[in-house]
Amino acid sequence: MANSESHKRIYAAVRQIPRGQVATYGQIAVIAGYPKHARLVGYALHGCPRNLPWHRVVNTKGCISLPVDSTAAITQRRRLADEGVVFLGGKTDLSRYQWCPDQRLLTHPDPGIAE
DNA sequence: ATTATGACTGCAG
DNA sequence: TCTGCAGCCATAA
Repeated sequence: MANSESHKRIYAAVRQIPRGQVATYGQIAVIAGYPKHARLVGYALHGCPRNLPWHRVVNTKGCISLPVDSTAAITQRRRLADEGVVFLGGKTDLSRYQWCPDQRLLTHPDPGIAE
């Protein structure tokens, strides 16, 4: 990687995602300080540092951007499932699991809000 | 310096 | 609701 500066910020943003929740590439980009660089996030995550919770990052559709049959995608689904994030039709309900930075101080998002 | 590519996103059909 | 296309910009060659 050439510019670890941007990657560093992106990694830092990803590490802030609470367990059991997910964030979109665009969201991470904004938090990292690069509003229009959603794609850069994906590019950066390509580095896949082991200590990074990259599996909590999905696209705006709520699904994994990686090929369905890829090892990374399978790993991601399993890890999310382990954290309580349910996938329906290959997608997850963003309205329910998407991380809200402003709400990270709240006790906990209502789990049964829209059953 | 220029061109190609991508773990994206939003809008149009 | 779902699929396709253009726009986006850093990184790599």
